Amino acid sequence: MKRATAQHVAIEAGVSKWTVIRAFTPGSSITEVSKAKVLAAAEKLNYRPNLLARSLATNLTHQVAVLVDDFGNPHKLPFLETLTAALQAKGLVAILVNINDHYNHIHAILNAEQRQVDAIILLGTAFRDETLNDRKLGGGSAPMFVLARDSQIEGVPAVSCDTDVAIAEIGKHLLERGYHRPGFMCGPRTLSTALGRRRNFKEFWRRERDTDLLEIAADRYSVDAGAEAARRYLEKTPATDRVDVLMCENDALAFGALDVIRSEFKLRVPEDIAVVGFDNAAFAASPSYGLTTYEQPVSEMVDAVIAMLLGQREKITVNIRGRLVVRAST
Amino acid sequence: MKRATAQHVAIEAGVSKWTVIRAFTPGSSITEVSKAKVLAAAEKLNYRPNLLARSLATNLTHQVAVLVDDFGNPHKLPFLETLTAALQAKGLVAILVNINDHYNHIHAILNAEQRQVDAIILLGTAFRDETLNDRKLGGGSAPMFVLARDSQIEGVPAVSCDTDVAIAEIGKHLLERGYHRPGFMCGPRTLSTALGRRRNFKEFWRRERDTDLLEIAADRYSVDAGAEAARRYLEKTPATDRVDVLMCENDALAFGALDVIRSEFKLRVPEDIAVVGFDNAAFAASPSYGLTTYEQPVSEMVDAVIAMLLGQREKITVNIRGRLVVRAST
DNA sequence: ATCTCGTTTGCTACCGGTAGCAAAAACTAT
DNA sequence: ATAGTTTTTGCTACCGGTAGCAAACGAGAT
Repeated sequence: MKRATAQHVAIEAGVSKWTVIRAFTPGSSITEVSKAKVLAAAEKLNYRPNLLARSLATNLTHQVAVLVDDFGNPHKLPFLETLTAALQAKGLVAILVNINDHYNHIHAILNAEQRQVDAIILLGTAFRDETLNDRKLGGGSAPMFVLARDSQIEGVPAVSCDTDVAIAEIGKHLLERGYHRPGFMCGPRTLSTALGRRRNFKEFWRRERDTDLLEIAADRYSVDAGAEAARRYLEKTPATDRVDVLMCENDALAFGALDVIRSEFKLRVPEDIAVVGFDNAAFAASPSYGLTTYEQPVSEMVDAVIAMLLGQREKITVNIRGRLVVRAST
Repeated sequence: MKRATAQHVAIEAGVSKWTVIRAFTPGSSITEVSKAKVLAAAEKLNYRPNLLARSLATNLTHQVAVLVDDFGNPHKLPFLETLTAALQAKGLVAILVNINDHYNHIHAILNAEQRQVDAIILLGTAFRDETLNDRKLGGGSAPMFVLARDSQIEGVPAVSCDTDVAIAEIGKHLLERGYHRPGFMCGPRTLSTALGRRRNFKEFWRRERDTDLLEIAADRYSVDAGAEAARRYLEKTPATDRVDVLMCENDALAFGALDVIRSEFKLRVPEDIAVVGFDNAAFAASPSYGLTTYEQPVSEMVDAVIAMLLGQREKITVNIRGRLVVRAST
């Protein structure tokens, strides 16, 4: 059975199709009588306005593309949950785009724009800033936002956790606990993502203790990559030379590191090596991990991007303060 | 700068807009010369066809709504990853819909249909079958599919892991290990979702050992709910009366149960209580959990739904065989 | 040079809505 | 009852493509 259109309902109700449309357009001028007639006819024919046609005419799809390249990070799931819920509350809907080897950022952005999305959100994706300056993207029409990651890109505001404050809090906590040989596990070195947290942490130790920061790079931002990097480090470094606290750029890396430290090398956490993460992913609270970490203010961050893309807030980069969560790993 | 349309390119290239369209329609009749002219003009104006307009005319959006109500289950993430990647490989895109207290299935389905999606996939959502028989959904136009869950719904094929085989394999393994006081932790009792695995497991013990199955119901399918349910059970049951193996309907529940069993009640796994999950979520492999579980054939399942929705495969319920993964928890 | 035949191009009508103007209807005031 | 005002309804044009027919074109045969 073919779907009913406004025209069909119009005939059924004995009015013009524009009157039908008005019955479905809040705040438009229509008598109660006509509206009731139309609604009855619509109900009977199971009519619902075609949002595609509406979008074509209004130039608004109420669709937002959400680009994710980092499904290995379990914290993406609560982020997606919060984001989709908040979008839906505003009548928007998320197109989830998986950035991977077969489908890169350029591809994704161009396709999203062809679909006329109202905005594009880069959800913590590990692209290089240069990527977005690609000529092919010239005249891109959909406003872009970077969520949960820094961005130096001209005209692309970022909403993320305030790294300065976060690192200061974490550092203070670690000093109080008496750690003095710090290490930092970051993601792929080539990415500017890493910069903020790593640079801050490095400067913190230089300033406070005139200490150098040992840096360990993981291949990706995932549990496996974190395990792999930790393994490489522990294998090649004799016990006496090791760091006494390892800060990981995110919880995913920290989980992997913890697994290897405890299970493969039989080291005690935090006595032999303390570990700190970043995100406060669900499993960080599990007694199996008990990870000290820094909670990203997910809801506030999501609300901020959405306010921006709705034009209810100035489109500029903001950093929102998170919260240190101390657990057994330090 | 307003986005260029076929008309603009036509003027630039000195042809009609239909010739422009043909240059972008593979297999249509156009000379190399015209095509080159059009492509050059298009390049210059940064033209890309408007997929919205195309969808309106062709009645195909290449969009699939994916409904998820279960973000508390970490295994949803790899599922989403696989699903989005597979859809994108076929030129489709996923609209991720978050089903929650403010946005129920009916809502989601109606909205998806208004957006003219090509299909709706219910990704392991815990709806009641009756929901989908709601009159409001009468004449629904988008084909629906249930993924990673059973479905008894008329006309809605399900693609899931073969429960019969899975439970038989798990049961056999548990018998070999000598367990004889089985328990089963399921999700909300009111949902038929639970039925398959629970019923099978129950029948298995009845048949093989003439043993009754102890059943524990969790409120939701999440780590927290699993922890909560395990806590309630262990608190009220003296050590001597407890089950010696607890099968959980999915890994999320099992993680919660493991945390409580080990950390709160200081019991040994598997010596005091063995635990089995279902899904083979990423953390099941972590040495912190070491969970024996049953791996769902995610890729095969995803491929099967996609083949169905593309019409390349008969639209009937299929069960695909998974794989038992034995780890330290049994 | 003329006639085919097949290819290429342009055209009308349409997908299902929206915007905003103009005509019609209903209401108010005199 | 009539004129003036406001509300409601219908209309044309349009959003940017697609479908499929008809005209124009070009090459080969006569």
